[in-house]
Amino acid sequence: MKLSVRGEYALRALQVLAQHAGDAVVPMQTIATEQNIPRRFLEQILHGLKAAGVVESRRGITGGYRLARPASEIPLATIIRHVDGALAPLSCVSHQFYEKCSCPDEARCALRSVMKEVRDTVAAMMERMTLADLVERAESLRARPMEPVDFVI
Amino acid sequence: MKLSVRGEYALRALQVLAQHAGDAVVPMQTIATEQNIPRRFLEQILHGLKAAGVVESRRGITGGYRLARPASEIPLATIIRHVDGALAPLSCVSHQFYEKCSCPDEARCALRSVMKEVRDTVAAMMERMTLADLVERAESLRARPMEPVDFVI
DNA sequence: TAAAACTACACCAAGTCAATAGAGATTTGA
DNA sequence: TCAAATCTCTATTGACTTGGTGTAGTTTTA
Repeated sequence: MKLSVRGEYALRALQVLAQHAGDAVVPMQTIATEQNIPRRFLEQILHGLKAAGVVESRRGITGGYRLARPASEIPLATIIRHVDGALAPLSCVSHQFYEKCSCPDEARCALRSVMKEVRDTVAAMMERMTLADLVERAESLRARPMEPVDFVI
Repeated sequence: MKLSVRGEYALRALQVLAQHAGDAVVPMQTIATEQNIPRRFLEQILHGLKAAGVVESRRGITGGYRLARPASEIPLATIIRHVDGALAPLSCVSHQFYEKCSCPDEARCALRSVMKEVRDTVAAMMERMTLADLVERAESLRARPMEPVDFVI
């Protein structure tokens, strides 16, 4: 049920791009440093996201990456699907990555029925949440004072 | 975000045991045949579930497996955690399999905050749903007539 | 024209996954 | 007692995935 490191890096990198929404482009090195992601690995990931149409790039010394659309129009679901594939716990309940499973009658498979609910719930959450929400949340977390528990010795 | 085949087999196998709740034990071969699971692979899985205290076994020619507790007291979460590990998309939001992640300040990590909500939602669903519910659902699906869409040529 | 950035593709080590193998230990019925 | 059917335990295997490097470019601008 886990996100891969690749998926996590992708989300973190895109959060950075969303935060620098004003700038023309953000150089890859900036993202790598800010999020502590191996530069060459990040390269691969961003390259993939460009092929997927999520980001745009500019080459040369003033080059870098930026979001291809406003952050508010890029749901986390889109990113995860491009990098890690299905959101569903079983591929037989996935919409975008459906694969027939081994049970004789999908329509009457209890496990499938349960996992479909899980998929629908997770997918709804991930579709609703966009990169803009991620930035907004980062800001409100930054503003918020330390949790009381953190003051305990 | 996927369940492994191992996890799927475990859930299917335990559903069978829950369905045969009256019987003393169910031989492994019966489960393997009923759910089309490779016998030797199932062996490993059930062995693990026994070590985890989920099932009990009996050896010899009249041997087999049965649930160690009533089906209504075995949530799907327990099984998945034993077989596949964390339910959380990031290990830094896992309760049972927590691992520190690379970000500098967990308390203010936006991604972590979002993924924590996903984890809590999924965990709640999986905790609430037990093997007894799975059996019940299987019965209601068996009773239900074909979906209208299935009649379309 | 050199530096800094992106592009493209190949490669690799380590680990995981799904499954199989083999040699037992138990239990019961004949 | 013995044979058959079952669980027990540990190893191993082959394919694939994951996370990450390497090398050799191309593009752009100071």
